[in-house]
Amino acid sequence: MSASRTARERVRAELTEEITGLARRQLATEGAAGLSLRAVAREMGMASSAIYRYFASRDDLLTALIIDGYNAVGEAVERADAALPRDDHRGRWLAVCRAVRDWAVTHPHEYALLYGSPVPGYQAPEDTIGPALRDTAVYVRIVADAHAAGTLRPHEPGPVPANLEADLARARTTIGADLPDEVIVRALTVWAALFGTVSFEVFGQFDNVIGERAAYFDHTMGVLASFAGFPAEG
Amino acid sequence: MSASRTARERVRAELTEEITGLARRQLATEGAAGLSLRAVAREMGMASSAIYRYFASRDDLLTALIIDGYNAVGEAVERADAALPRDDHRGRWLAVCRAVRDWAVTHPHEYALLYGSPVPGYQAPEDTIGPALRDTAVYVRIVADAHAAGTLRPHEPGPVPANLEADLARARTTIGADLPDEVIVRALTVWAALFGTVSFEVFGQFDNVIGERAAYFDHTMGVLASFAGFPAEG
DNA sequence: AATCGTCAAGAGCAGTGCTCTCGTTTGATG
DNA sequence: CATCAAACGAGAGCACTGCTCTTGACGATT
Repeated sequence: MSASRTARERVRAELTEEITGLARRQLATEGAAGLSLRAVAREMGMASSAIYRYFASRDDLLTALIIDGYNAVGEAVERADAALPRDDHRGRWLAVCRAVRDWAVTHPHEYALLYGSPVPGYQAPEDTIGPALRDTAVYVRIVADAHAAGTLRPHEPGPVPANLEADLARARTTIGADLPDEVIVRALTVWAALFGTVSFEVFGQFDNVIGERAAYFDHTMGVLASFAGFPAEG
Repeated sequence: MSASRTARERVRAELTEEITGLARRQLATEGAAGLSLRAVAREMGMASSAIYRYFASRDDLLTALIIDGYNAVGEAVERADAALPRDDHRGRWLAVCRAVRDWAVTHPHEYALLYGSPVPGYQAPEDTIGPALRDTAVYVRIVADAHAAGTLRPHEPGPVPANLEADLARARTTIGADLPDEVIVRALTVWAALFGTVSFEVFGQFDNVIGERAAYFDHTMGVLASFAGFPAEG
């Protein structure tokens, strides 16, 4: 019975995948605003109304693409992290940064969908917050490993404002590592700097400013890694 | 004749301004994708086709809004910078950062239009690059002032990759200040970090992560200012 | 006063997301 | 095996979009 039931559900899964595939192709070429349900249906030889059997709305289709995107960047980050010895914390961090940039440069529209302006009128459902944290888990693991190994260069313990303590305490519990305030703050700062740099490149702010994009990125990430506390010359 | 001619051009200028005003209001509430020429025309009591006498296309209207936005953030930054004594470099820098964030938080959709995902199919014309550099000039001036005054804490002169020299040389000529490589690189890094932090807040990446947004921002900018070389305790 | 350029309005085209209905197919149940 | 409900695809249609083209009126210039 599961076989026969699977027969229907299998073609459904296949069609669903074909829709997201075509949608992703269209997203890559036209951008999020150019994603048209009718165009996808046309390419599939279906009536436009039939698409709604698989995705209740255009936003639902966008959500699927967003989840796929988060998983793609998360997987790229995980792979880059796993390729290096566990105690090479600085190397892992730099590799992870490069993985984010590489993915963003090769998938600019998908990157924009994830980290650019939120699509107006679109409210990210809860299904996305899981995959959205996949890459984050890698970052915190690297910092936590370095801190546990004692290789993280200490920062001047500049006092953190008292009203940030609640946020930092919650962060400590969610990441499950007892990192000092300054380490968390610096990690957050470098995290934002990483995506700020990538966004500037992908969104065109570096046009006519920086030509050697890869070299600049690597160099900046090195400077930021030292700032985060990863000692140079790993 | 110039009076009568002006009569015509004056009402034209007034109508143009009314269009951009309504468009900006619509942009603020609905976002860039929700900006509808027909809706603007409806609110003005005009036929939709009449709008095209004033803006050749929707993209043209968007361009006008983008230029206005760059000028708005540029003006906010200039005002924040001018409010402090010229030799308080760190204070000026922090004030400028706060001005950017304040403007972004109060005008999230306009910020998204400027610094978020580029509108698909929209190619920014050359008219925008002038206003787009208005805030940048302020950042550069602050760093240059601090460097000239000798108050910029020196960084370890970590060697900059050779293939970045061309970019740095061009940057030196465009800003018209002979700053060392490391200073330029750190300034660029902090620049990207500033907008990365603001984008993370405006675009929702800090949701469920940071509650005390203003306190976190100020603290991070302080850390980054020290990183850039502005000595603490100004 | 006649003219000629500027302007607003209307109709219309091609496209969009989405809904509803109407047959058909499919798969589990009596 | 026959039946019946759920799932499905197609089509028409609604309200909306950006944009074009034509028509007619108004106003400044010769």
